[in-house]
Amino acid sequence: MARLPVYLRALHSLQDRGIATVSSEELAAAAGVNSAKLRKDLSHLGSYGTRGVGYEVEYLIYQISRELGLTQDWVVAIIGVGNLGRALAGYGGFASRGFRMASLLDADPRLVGERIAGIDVEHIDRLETVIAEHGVSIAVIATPAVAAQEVCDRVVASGVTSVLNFAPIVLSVPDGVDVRKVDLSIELQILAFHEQRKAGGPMGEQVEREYVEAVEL
Amino acid sequence: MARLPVYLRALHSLQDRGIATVSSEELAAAAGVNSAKLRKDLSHLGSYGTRGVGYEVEYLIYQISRELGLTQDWVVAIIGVGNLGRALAGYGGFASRGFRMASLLDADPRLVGERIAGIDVEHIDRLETVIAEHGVSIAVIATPAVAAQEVCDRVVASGVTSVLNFAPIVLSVPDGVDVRKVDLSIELQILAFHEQRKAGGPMGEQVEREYVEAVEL
DNA sequence: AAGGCCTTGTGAACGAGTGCACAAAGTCGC
DNA sequence: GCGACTTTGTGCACTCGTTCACAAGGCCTT
Repeated sequence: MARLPVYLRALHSLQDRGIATVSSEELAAAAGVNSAKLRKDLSHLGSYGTRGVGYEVEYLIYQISRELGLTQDWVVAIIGVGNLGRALAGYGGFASRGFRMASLLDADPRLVGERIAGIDVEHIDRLETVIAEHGVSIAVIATPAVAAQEVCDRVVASGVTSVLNFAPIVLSVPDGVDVRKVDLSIELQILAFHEQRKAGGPMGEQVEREYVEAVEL
Repeated sequence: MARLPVYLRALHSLQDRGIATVSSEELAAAAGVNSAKLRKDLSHLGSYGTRGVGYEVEYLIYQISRELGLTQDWVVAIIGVGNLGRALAGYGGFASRGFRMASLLDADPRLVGERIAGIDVEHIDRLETVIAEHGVSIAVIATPAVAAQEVCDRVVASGVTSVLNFAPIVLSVPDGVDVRKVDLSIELQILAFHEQRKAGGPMGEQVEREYVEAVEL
């Protein structure tokens, strides 16, 4: 359920505002989804709502957190300390809820020893050691594209089964390993695509007509 | 079609390796999708393949680029020059193909005037002016969550209809405005969810059994 | 020039996910 | 304590995207 984290964030926001109880209608609006969908999602976790009243915010936060595995700590290593790696290391959202940034690694010897967000950068040669020592369970790859597959292979060989990839390539991994990809320029390209359609298609009307039938994103 | 950018990247990679022609099977493997799906996607752009041979890489790159609107330049402004904003400004993938980074804006007066990736940071007060002067068509919001909605409103009021949001909130926008969201911690939470399921669910077997029936992400 | 071979393009079945609409169920006021 | 109201949980129909399987069609060898 990719939507649970979104619900969780909306719930935290409600909690910060001192709201103790919420209806599916309200929560759905805050999360930007249909209320029936939200109820169906939540019902899969069990019956945590009260008919005629709604959901208790705090209890629901706990249940979703448990479902997502946020009640335990996940140990994260970031490989690649370029601009993006630094941004990720400093991103407060990670440390705040269940994700512990354990290690930063890079291939550039000039970066090794530098202290970023309270962590000393180590050399990529120590990858396997670091993963074993800290018990890393999630690896974040923020290296250039050419290095990503090799880093991924080594990480997987060390027993990590969850990878978050920022490098602009499709990583190949064995079964049982989950890879999620975040590609910044792809997001921009999708926006450009929609922007262009709003403006009336790529060129003449002849081509445009075909677009009307094209599947909406 | 959210997959077109992925195909495009795979095609560029093939082109760099000097490959002139490619079958749907090969390209699908490189992009990590089913070959029938790929063919159906491409057929929506028109019949650009040759039966018995495959697709001509260069021609297909042109057609997809045109479809995505990458044959024209898109003017991008980044609002919020924190760690993430800097990383985005320095990210080569933007400038390389059709996206021109026109402006960096921030609310912190200490950052104003600083030069990042060849661009002088301007104060957020000049937001409307900058958008009009440069003809910005895509706004990237990399501000803290509390500021994001206000920035978004101002950007939209200035006529921008495409927004890429990195702030961890759901932006509300009028119809006709496209928002795409990238949320780094949500990606980690989804990985954690899968990692937990591999490990055997959040607690006892009783709960675990329900998970088996839960919808796969 | 003709047949075999290979790959595209697509019809059709399938499955997942979505949204509607309503019954079940609990609360609150009287 | 009882009835009306509110909101959850869910059966059902539907839409959309995916996948299979194959016919249509172009190239290359003989």
